[in-house]
Amino acid sequence: MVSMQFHHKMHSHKMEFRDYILALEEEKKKIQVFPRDLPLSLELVTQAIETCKQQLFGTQSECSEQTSTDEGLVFEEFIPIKKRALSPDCDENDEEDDDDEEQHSSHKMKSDWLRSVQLWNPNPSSAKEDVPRKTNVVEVKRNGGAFQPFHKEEIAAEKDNALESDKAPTSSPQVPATSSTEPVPESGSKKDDKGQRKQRRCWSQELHKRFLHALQQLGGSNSATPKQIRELMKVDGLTNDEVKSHLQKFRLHTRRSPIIHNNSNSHTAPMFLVGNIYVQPQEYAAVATKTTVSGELTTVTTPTGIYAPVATHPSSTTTVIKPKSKKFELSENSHSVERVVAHSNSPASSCSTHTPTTSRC
DNA sequence: GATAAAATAT
DNA sequence: CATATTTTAT
Repeated sequence: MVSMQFHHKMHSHKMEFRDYILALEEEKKKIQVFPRDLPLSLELVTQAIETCKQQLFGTQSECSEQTSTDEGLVFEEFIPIKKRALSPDCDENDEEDDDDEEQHSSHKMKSDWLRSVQLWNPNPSSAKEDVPRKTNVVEVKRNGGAFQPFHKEEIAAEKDNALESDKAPTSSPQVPATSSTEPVPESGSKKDDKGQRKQRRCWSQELHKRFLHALQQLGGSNSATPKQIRELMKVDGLTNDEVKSHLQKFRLHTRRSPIIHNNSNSHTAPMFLVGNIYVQPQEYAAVATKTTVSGELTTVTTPTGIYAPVATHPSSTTTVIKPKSKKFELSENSHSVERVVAHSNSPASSCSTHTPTTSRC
């Protein structure tokens, strides 16, 4: 359906489309300067352009267009990794599920009790696990608005094109859960829940995608700040802290895995194996000059903006500073009892319905 | 039981 | 805002 509309729209605004394409190409040029930092954007724009062109000129196989840079695959350095095995699961919120064949076994069980709680996850379809429903193509995204026109079109384009091709067809409803609003789940229930630990926010792919997008617009994860990111994401209900936390994780994660886009082919720059990670010569040099001191990890930033964690050499493992063993000092401190508060497993009652906090991500 | 992810605390 | 720590879910 959407595609139809989309199509229709196109015809009626051919001119605008041309302009759009031009604009996109401009964008692409800019983005291409930082392929490493904006892989996703690049991908997005490229796809959009392609789609637009197809729309404009009918199905023309113009693969020619692709001005280079494909290596875009790298994006999402961190989502994809988690393979299905673990099954991230957090779909609800925007109920990703899209992930193609995801679902499977993972769901089922959880869905049961989960379903009831699911205030968010309006999408009934997901509920039924009939896998068959691929329906991946073009899902109507009922986002609560807050979307920019261009954006929408881009995404639409993506879907149409089935961009990802192979691996993650990521289709599906993106709905960033705008409405969701996890805090204070029910109006009905007592609001006095006070203090309740916040319901975990699940960073669905869509959400993360937005996050990345924002990041890109802000010039990388190191320069972006939570607030800015949040604003750019335009996802309502999303808090600064959440973004902050996610950003933190993201940074951590990215520095740890500098993307191994080893095209099998030993590029031009062979990597060194330092400690237990690979680093490029330049980076290594940088490290050397930096003369690390701590006995732990030293991160160096490379010219490209990528971080590489470097473990100080074992050889000179000088101070073996014990990591934080602060956990328990000697029992000297009698007052350290702290919040040992019994876990209150008290529930002798057979019903094991733990986690009163219906959460789950 | 280990670990990743999110929440919360500095 | 950045990091560190703690809690929670897998």
